Amino acid sequence: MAGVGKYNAQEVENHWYDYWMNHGYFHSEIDERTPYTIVIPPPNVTGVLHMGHMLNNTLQDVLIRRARLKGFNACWVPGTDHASIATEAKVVAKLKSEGIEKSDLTREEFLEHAWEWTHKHGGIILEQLKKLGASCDWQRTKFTMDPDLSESVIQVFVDLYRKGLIYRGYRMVNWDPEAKTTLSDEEVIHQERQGHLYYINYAVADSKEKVLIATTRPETLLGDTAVCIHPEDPRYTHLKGKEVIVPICGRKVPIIEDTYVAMDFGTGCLKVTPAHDENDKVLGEKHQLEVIDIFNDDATLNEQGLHYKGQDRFAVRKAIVEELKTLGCLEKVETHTHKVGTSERTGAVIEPKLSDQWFLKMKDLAQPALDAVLNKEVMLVPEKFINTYRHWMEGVRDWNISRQLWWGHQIPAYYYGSGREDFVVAATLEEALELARKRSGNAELSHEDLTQDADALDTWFSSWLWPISVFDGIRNPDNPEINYYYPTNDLVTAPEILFFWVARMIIAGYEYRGARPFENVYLTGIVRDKQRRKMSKSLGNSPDPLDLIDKYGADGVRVGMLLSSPAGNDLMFDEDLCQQGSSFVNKIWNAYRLVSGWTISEEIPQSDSDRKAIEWYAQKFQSVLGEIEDHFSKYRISDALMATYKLVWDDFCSWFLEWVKPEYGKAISADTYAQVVALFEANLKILHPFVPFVSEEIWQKLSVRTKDQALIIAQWPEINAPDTDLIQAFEHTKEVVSGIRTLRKEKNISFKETIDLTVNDVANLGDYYQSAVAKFCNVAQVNYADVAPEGALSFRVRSNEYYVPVSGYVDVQQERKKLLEELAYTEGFLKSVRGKLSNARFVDNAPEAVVAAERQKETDALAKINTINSALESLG
RNA sequence: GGGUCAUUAACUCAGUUGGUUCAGAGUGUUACCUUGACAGGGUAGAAGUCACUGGUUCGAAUCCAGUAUGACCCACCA
Repeated sequence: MAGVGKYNAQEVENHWYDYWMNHGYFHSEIDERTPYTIVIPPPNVTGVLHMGHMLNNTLQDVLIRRARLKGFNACWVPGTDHASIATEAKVVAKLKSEGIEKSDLTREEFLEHAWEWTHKHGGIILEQLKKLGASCDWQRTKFTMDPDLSESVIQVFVDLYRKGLIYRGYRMVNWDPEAKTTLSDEEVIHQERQGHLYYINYAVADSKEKVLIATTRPETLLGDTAVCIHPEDPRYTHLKGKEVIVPICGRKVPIIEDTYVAMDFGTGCLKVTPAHDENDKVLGEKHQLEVIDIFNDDATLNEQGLHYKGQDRFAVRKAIVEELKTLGCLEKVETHTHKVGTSERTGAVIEPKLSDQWFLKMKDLAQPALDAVLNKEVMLVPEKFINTYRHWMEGVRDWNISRQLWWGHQIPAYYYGSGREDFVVAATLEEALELARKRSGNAELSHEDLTQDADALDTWFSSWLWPISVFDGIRNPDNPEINYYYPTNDLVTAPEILFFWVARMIIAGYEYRGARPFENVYLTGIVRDKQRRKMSKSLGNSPDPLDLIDKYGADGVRVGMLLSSPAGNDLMFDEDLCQQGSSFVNKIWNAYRLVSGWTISEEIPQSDSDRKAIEWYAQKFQSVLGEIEDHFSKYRISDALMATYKLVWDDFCSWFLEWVKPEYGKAISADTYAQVVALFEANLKILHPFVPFVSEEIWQKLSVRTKDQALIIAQWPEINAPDTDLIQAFEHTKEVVSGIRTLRKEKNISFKETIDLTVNDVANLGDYYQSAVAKFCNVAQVNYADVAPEGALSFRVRSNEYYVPVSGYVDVQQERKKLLEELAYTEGFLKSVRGKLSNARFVDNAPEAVVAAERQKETDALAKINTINSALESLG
């Protein structure tokens, strides 16, 4: 056997990826075919591939390759996201390590560093995706800060502003003191923390009385501007209208009354700090309280912090508690668990802060996007996410879209005066100037008089346009590409960004295209380790995907990822799965090695046995193909893979190839060979989405192909209804084979010893699969007999009795025992069936088919009892 | 505090509208086989009180109620 050696994944994978790239198979242009489009969830431009990406992109590649084979014009648009806050944080850290502070730089200087960083690290992740086999249309690679995409973002901002949906407001926002920027509500993670509830006495002005207040944040008392009680709280009636003295700063503040206060929590008396708490702010507005901000942007205290000025909030908390103790104001301290908001990006504890920010009104925009999901115009897979989605959309709040960052799209608002409203919003400076002149009535205004808003837009304000902007559908809403590729078909992403991204894309889709951005959203789970911990860099429990690919091959890793990834459920990743994947690849490869080693002869006519094997496998293939289609239609990708896996491993390799395999040293009929190869090729087609490399390799080795005949662009097998009778008949044969194998094993009859087989009913085994029995079990002859031959081993398949007359192996006692056991079981079964059938309520209520099935069982059981009795008799 | 989902073999999961001999798969495991594709192989086997308790039904892993455990999402009680 010449030539074909062990499989070398690395070599094969590099070779075929280059080949696919060089021949442009991944590239899509508009043509007469129906498009099938996926836009990649753009990873952070400077990110590196992690297991989540791996899962995500493997799924997308499976879908896109399958679509390509099914004759769609498959287009998978890759790209990256500028990831405003994440990237800026990395650049700031990098500069810091070089001794440069961001505050020392101008915006332009900083952006230069950021671009340099982006060019250096950007796109690494896309190169990594290529190792995985991702068949993205790389010519279409986009970046959210490409000039055209940036223009689209600005255009949308201006448009929404003019529609009155974007506004500037002085609001309580989530402040990340580490990144020194605001965050949207979605970027705040609430974590349960063990804290304390401090009970502090405030002195009542002009009296000896004290009032006890409970708080988790004693340091904010420096910003207190009132104390609030419930108007109907009998404990505090005498305090109405009085004032109290805030400890340490000695500020005299009013006691106000509001039903907002819960009488049953703490002491029923609340300190009000309008600058540092959302609810207090509401109270402050209602009661016209003074607002005293005590923090700097980095959450150290400002001059309002008195002698604590310049110190960090948490240090101050400790110090203030000590001071209160010294002053005798601290009554007691209780432990208290409560939820603390932290930054999704930096982990810093969020500080509620009042400031001027830009907001997008969401309520009206969200309505069509909510309807679309509820009426399944956009399908969420799995459907359980529909509820989550609805809940969020119904309660959606205005979106804070401004960030105090430099890396990103700068807000196109221009200030021309000192008033709060002295600004205009425009896509270009020229346009802004014109508008500013008009608004101010000052025709003398020049460029120098305009100052652009310093803030950048939230990253998601650009990615929510992604499915549209990658086809330039914002700037040129009528261009052929957007009309052809949009709406896209499937989106594959993580549920974590359902609100951040998916919901907002749907909103943008209806607002800017009047149509859904995609038909289906496949939400993957989180990749976890064996201990169910989320895989993360910080835990160090995440294998490097590229190491895995080195070790198991990309095909092996793809199979490993897909073997256990039901939509929306977490994936318990175990490296053994990749091992299983690579074993599968090896199995496919060895099937090829076998076939390639055969000597082909034109002289040999096709045997009856070969013909039957081919007939059977063709039908079996059809039957499994149908299952695979069904699984894909329900996005059950693991199941589709497992069906393919079993078809190839068990049916194709273990049954079919063993069946047609010529005896050692003999040649195979040329006709048979050609048909075996054709069936092998059909297998390769359905394998290709899962294991693109090994399938292409074998495909190209089975015969010489031109570039138009590559597997990647082959035609998916035609789907026909299988002949189920034929498949059933062979299932019966398999059981007979299995029965004989068991007998051989029990009686220790060597496979080399030829045996005969006697059947009591021709109908089921028939002569059709005699050849299979002969081939698999070394059976020389099959005979038919109505009654059991004397002194034979026996077994039963369904209602048939099979006998193997082998002298010297039959232990009469043991045979009898076995038969009696089987008889007892069958009689017991018959009894239970008859029990059901004699139950009038069952016969009356159960569907006809079910009753008929029971009657059939009864008949079968009776027949079986007869054959067993006959066998017992023959034993004597 | 509100909500969603899960709980089936040692592990990871199927089990479609309740109905084939009171549950299947892959992996793992056990025994045996294996110098002609593959030990990353083959054959055969063992392994489950379908979380628990009730209920509906002729019949429940499947439907209903409750309990327990776990996961996730949302939420401004100091």
